[in-house]
Amino acid sequence: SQLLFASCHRLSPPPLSQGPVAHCPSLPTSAAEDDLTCLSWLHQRGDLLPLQPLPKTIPLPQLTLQDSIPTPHLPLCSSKPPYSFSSLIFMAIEDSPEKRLPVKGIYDWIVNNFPYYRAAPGGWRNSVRHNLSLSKCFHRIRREKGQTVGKGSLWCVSPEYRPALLEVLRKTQHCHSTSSNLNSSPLPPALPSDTVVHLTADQEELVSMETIELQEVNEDGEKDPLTDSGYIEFHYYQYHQYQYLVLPGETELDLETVEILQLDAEAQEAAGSLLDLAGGGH
DNA sequence: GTGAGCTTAAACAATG
DNA sequence: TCATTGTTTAAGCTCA
Repeated sequence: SQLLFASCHRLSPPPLSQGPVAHCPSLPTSAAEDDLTCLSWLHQRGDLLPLQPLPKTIPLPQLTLQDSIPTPHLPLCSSKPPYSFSSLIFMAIEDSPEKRLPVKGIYDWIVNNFPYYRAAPGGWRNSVRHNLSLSKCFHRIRREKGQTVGKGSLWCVSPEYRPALLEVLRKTQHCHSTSSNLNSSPLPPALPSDTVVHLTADQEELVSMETIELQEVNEDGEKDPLTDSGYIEFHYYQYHQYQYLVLPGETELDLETVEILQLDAEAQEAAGSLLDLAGGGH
């Protein structure tokens, strides 16, 4: 099962451009992110897809709120992803620069992005190949004669089936997020409603979602760079990655409100990205 | 109950 | 020869 936690830090403000904080994909900064083929939204959905391959070691998170926050249980082994093999293959291919991958590349992408398959028996690879062969959604491109690296063909998505694959993905995500709100949620557990957080930075700044790769804590117990920030880290842990909701300002916010803001931001990003992907004129 | 879709397993051929 | 890739068949499961 996926074990999650939430925590809240009282910190001092950092330059947001500094440190390991990734840019927010909901605020496109490049043409690539406007591309309808971009599936970067998946990375924002920390409950669905991690941003980076998993580290081999699992550092303990820093918890500075002294009470009410239970010691987290780390997800040493994640549950099976909600996606069908067709969806996994689709995401893998779409996530590649040239929108085509060899079978090995698809394996690698799945293993890197879904830790479940890292430890799963090898039968899933057979299923991947089975899907590639059987599904009309994918077709094979024979490598050019001059290409000697690797064997086998490159696989790509059949354009006519792309909308259907997107729809399946959208439905999967919707079902996943809906069920997540009801049970075995990948989102943070409820925090004490009477907990009040004092924010210290500019109130006028927009609430934003930030994604940050899990930071190692060294032997001296040094904290990650954000620890010295003045921002609230409201984050949860999924697939070895934290999702942060950064809330500058001096307003007092109860954590229930913070949680709602976080959920809303996630929902908007996911919905907006999917509409973009589907060409819905979002 | 039924069919579609999916997963899993297995066998086998082709290929590097 | 061996591992990987690709194809095909079959059985079982879930769900509408």
